[in-house]
Amino acid sequence: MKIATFNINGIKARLPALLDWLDEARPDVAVLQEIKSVDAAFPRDPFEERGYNVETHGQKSFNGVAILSRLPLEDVTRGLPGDEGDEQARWIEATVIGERAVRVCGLYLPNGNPAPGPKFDYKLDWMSRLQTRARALLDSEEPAVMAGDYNIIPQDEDAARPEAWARDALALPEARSAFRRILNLGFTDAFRAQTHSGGHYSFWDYQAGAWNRNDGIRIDHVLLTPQAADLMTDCWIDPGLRGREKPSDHVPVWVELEA
DNA sequence: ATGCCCAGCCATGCTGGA
Repeated sequence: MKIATFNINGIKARLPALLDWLDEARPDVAVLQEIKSVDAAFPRDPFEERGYNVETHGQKSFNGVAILSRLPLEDVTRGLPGDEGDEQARWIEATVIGERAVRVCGLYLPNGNPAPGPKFDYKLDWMSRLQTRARALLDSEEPAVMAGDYNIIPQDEDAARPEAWARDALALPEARSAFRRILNLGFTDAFRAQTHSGGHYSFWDYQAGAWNRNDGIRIDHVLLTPQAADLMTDCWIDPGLRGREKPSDHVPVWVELEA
């Protein structure tokens, strides 16, 4: 089972590039972030024509997540538990039925800038709720994957210019430690388990020629429960998409499971 | 110190992103 997470930065703007990528790369499961569309306006047809089941959790203009899967999906849920008043569409889950059943969670973690401030408080609150859900996934003792745009630069080696991010919500100590608290429950950062060196990025700003200067950051992550980590055979980033026509500012991060 | 670029919107300048 090949799973990719991809922040597409708008389904309307990215549809041709996304379809080209799906046709070439053929993920079994793709979790998408920042669809920036309500569910009713999501263009399901081109995905269904390609054999993908489509589950979305969108909102107008901002945020929004989706799961595309060529394998059957069961028990789809939307929204991160823990705050009934949270209107922001940032979390979706489904069980993917492959050779093994894998619980796949797609997430778009709040950016949190400017920090300090209410947006950073919301980010930390959201991460606290994520930790609660992560603990429940561990308690299930089943293979589970939490994949998406975490908006966290875990360590300085995950940024080309760490000093430029030192006071940013993506790298502040409070944000990093909230991310580590989730890892410390017993999750594996799939990419870091596969590749120990720094200098691997999943996002390059549109501004100031960041891509051409390889001025990137690694903020899209795949976290695995121990049962999922046991099944992992590979994990990689596909940076090439960033150099194409009309790209997203993020690129896909992949994990392959024996499932 | 600030904007750069990009997407979306009952828009033609603003918010949000990271």
